[in-house]
Amino acid sequence: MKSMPSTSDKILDIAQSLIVAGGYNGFSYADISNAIGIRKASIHHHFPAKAELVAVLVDRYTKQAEAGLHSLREQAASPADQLRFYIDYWRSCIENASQPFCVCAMLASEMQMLPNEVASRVRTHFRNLAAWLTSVLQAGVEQRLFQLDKRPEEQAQMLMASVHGAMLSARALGDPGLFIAIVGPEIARLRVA
Amino acid sequence: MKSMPSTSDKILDIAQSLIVAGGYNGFSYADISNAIGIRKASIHHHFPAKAELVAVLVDRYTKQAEAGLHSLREQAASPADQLRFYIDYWRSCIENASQPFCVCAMLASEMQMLPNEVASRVRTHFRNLAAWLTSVLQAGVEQRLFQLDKRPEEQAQMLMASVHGAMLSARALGDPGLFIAIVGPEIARLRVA
DNA sequence: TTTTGTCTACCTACTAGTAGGAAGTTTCCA
DNA sequence: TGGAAACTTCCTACTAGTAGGTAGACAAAA
Repeated sequence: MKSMPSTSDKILDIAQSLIVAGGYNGFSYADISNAIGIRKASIHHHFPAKAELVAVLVDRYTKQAEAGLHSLREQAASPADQLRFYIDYWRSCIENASQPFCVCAMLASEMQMLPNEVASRVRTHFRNLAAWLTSVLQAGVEQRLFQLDKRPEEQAQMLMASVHGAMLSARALGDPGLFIAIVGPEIARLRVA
Repeated sequence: MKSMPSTSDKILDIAQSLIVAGGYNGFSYADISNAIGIRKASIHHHFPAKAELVAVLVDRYTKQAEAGLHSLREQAASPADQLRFYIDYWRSCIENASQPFCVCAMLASEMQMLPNEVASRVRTHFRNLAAWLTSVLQAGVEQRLFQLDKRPEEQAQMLMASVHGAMLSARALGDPGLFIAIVGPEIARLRVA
């Protein structure tokens, strides 16, 4: 019953993994062409320009993330579990190397030279993630599960930075376990003693 | 009395600011050529290959950072001040946009497709920085200025991640003030109440 | 006189992107 | 229901421009 992914989805999938590896300037239509066995011109049929391809890709990523985070809020029992599942998602992505970095974090580092249509979408993802973390922390405070030093918005920014910084350190030092070694204590500290 | 910087220093300076803006694949010899008014071939005279240029650049950066951090340890009164000066250095770099990102953090994000000679040097910088932070935290604990939840090495990794993640968020959201808003509370928390 | 730094001129490989056409599929209507 | 028009997807073949890099000439300095 599982339907074959469409060509444009395959293009986006490959492009995404190439961006995660090397950023916006780190991949070309030729790379995608080789990876999925289709001509460059055919990729241009689906996505006329590179900036457009990446803009669509980031839109898709943002929507998937929004959906995932939203369903986490519905399913996970407590705010503490929601946070745990969130970081556990990244822990496994990094440890099995399936997606060892966030696409938007990657693109954010190149912000200064990204086409506008891409840059604005990356900002949107950052705002969405910060908002989600804020709401989880807020709920945790209300349920007396968390005790925060700062306002939930600030604490959410601190947590988001920790997650992205931990991804970077894990990558820089080639040590996947470093991610959870950094983020784990950071969320543990939020809990009421 | 100030001596004019040599051509190769000018090349490295421009290359560094270009890498900070767009990473390893985000600049070319032609960009440097335009920026300092010298032909591409002349740049190849100083740095035969791009990988070599960037390797030298990272070596220089690492040495400058080592020297700066070392003199901070000598000059600053207490470990708390050392930490404060360190993050204040980055705060001003980001706020006046002179160097809104760490070269090695930038390159670390592209780790997977960096030439080996560059990747190994980026790892070295990360190890050096982690070691410096560890020693500062350690000294702070011994002087009863800091009270850490975790071992100094782990706390240092957490702090380094926070710094890099804060740079990324500041850049992604186009808000230079976000850097200190994230890192400030993080170091404040280390102090003994 | 050798070394250093710069130049012009060039190379090959690759970049994003285009033109035009060959199949197959869908739509629409007499 | 048949068939023409329209659309989709892919192709080959191409463009202009840029990538990193090289060869060799020239001038000034050591």
